[in-house]
Amino acid sequence: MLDIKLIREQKDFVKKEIEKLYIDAPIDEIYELDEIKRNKLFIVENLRNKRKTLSSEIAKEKDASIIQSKKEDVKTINLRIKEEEDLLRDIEDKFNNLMLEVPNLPDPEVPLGKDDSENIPVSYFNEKKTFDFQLKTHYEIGEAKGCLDFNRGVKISGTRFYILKNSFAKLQRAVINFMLDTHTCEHGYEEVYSPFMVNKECLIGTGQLPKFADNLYMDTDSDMWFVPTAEVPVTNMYRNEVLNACDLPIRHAAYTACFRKEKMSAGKDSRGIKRGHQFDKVELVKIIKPEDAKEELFKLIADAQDILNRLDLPHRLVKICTGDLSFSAAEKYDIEVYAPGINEWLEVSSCSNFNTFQARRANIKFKRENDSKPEFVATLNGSGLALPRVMIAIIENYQTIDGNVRIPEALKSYFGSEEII
RNA sequence: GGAGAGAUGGCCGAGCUGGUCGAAGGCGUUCGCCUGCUAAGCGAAUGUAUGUUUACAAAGAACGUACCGAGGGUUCGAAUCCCUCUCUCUCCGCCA
Repeated sequence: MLDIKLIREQKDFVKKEIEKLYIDAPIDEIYELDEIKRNKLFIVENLRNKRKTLSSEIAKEKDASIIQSKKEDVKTINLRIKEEEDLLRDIEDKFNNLMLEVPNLPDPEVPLGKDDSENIPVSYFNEKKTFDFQLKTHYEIGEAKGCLDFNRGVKISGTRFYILKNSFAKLQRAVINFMLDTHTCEHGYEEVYSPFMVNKECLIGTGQLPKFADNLYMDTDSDMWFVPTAEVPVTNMYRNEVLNACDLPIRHAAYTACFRKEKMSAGKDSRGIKRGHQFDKVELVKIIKPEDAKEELFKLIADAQDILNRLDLPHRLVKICTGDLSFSAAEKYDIEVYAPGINEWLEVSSCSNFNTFQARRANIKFKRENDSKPEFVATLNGSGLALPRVMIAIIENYQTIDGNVRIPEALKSYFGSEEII
């Protein structure tokens, strides 16, 4: 959520920034409602003040007839208060709902661009491997080895579900542990295992709701929503809290399954395990002082990249342009790993700086000193990393001429004795 | 799932026979005094959000409003009474 004061005082600036995102946001409407709301609030507050004054006069008054007439006065005032309060509430509801639909403003360093075609690959890491044989895709290898079962996945759950079996299931488990250990033991993150289901407030807090409800699985009867990313439960751990400056930065690494409806055209991206309705992910989340956002973002990106370096996988860092920024992000970098079998760069991590946008929504604050005023924190997050695509990259980059997969050096202590699957 | 108890400020804890209660008292914290240093002692300050005015570079200041788990209701007036919901604790049942 943006600071209403920013809209109030620099409306044109805000509008100009939002134009860069190629998104419509009702800034003018909010600006007007804000003024109407303040006027109405002023009226209501004055009426309440009158009531309060009269009521305390009644308490002190001895004369029964004066008491009676003052009671009548308050009754009359109460009718007006009720009326005005109802109006105020409508205005406030509308105002709040509109505020929740305004995206974050882009950081000045974010390149201008209208969509993902204008994202900028900024650097490449680890050479693409060369192969002297016909490459297979991960799903060809997986099905041939009995490690991937798409048909039964669809049978039990529907399209875009699959089953990992045998060595692939074990490989995924090894990769999860490898990632968590690396982030906790080497990069200084604290591990968190959170619920996979959260209430609506959390999704509003991190910005998935109200705009993106159609990508979420939920049981609205009990207000339980499947998490689309661990960002949601982990950031919201601190919802409605005031943290001490000495507790910051908070750095968490969390493994969860993630659930997304991904309502896109059938067929697109549907081969293989690249885009399912359920996938595993290790997520990195930071709660920090606003002025540390830049520095911490680059450390977070480096921490995520370190996983790919240790696995010796070719990857690149892509700077996301304004038009492709996600709703809550002020700036964002994607990490894409190269998968030679399907010949694609796959997004395995999206590292974002939200500044105080999520903190405003989730009401997460901190105090610099014991007696200083609470301020909003900044939040960051990025995958570290998304499992299916790392799996694809490992399987396709480490494939051998005879259709097997070598185990990367870094995973050997996690995978057990076999060197080849 | 059944029965009961409870939810008050950073924490503990009064108030709950409705009226200066934003809330006693204690602890903690901050500042000052005291002291060879520390402790103790003494004095003072100490919630959040928001509006109006003032100031406007900023901090601030004055006044107001809301907030005693959440949402309704009764009343001239609610932390206090009534209803609904949520959560916590204890006991019983069930269960990985």
